Amino acid sequence: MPEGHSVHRLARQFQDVFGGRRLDVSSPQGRFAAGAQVLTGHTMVEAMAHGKQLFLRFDHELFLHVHLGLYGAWNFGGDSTFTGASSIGAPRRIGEKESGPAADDTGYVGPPPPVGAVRVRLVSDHGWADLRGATTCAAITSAEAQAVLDRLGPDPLHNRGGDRDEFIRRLRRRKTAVALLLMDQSVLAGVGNIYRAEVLFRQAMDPWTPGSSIGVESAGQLWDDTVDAMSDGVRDGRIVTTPPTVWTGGAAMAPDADAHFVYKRDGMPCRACGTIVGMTEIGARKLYWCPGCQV
DNA sequence: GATTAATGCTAAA
DNA sequence: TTAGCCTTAATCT
Repeated sequence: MPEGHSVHRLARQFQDVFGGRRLDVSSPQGRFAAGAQVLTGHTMVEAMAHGKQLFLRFDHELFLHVHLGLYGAWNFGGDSTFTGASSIGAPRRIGEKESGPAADDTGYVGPPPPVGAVRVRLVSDHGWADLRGATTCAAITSAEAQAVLDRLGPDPLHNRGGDRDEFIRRLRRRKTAVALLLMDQSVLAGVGNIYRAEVLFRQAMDPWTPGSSIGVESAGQLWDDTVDAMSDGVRDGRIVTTPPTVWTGGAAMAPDADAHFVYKRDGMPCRACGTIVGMTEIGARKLYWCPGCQV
């Protein structure tokens, strides 16, 4: 469910509610029992994200490494101290999903009985977090965490010095179609199927353009627009790639139906040129694009 | 009530 | 190239 923006929001959420707190770690489902035992009782020092990877660093320098995959999600709950600590603007969404059972201000005595396959449960004095459906969930060393980071490209949501140039290098190094390169986490980390389609449209770029034939300037603009689009996603907790001018009825927030230019709009006329939006499978994922604008 | 598709990726075949 | 993870919402009978 999530692209990079959701994972960055999660990292902020974890930092806010669990930063500096001692956690009880368990695995109600059982598959993470060994990892839970290694982490439980320790203090979560820092939460961080790179692309779609989430790392929680504990005070003995072990990390909880989580990748949500296609349908993993975290649910949070707790007392008013806990939920009030979040700095993420409303509406709070976790893994693009409303955050579980609401906090019960008055009667909070602890987390509810786990529902379904809860791989990990984190519990502090004031709240809890449940993980289900994740692809990756492991307790790892800092060396192992570094190894995960080493195979990832630059993250547009960090956009550190040198990241832009590094992306340009990695993109132009290969002859693969740009539509595939944008989904390759070793080229850049955090973009998924929605941002891939939407940014290519916004840049009027043919999805089948080989990376090697993209100019330095175009590649740089592709990075800049990805930074913009994903930063909006972190702010909104939602992927909206269209400007207010295309939102029906002059709405203050984008109606879901108007949030994208091409994603899941196959068979409908392009918002810009009227050409019917196309869809095809590439790399086992659906690619949406406008044959009129993206040439 | 059953089936499918989904903002992803790994590992087995 | 395909199965698998094992959730959820939307779409189907």
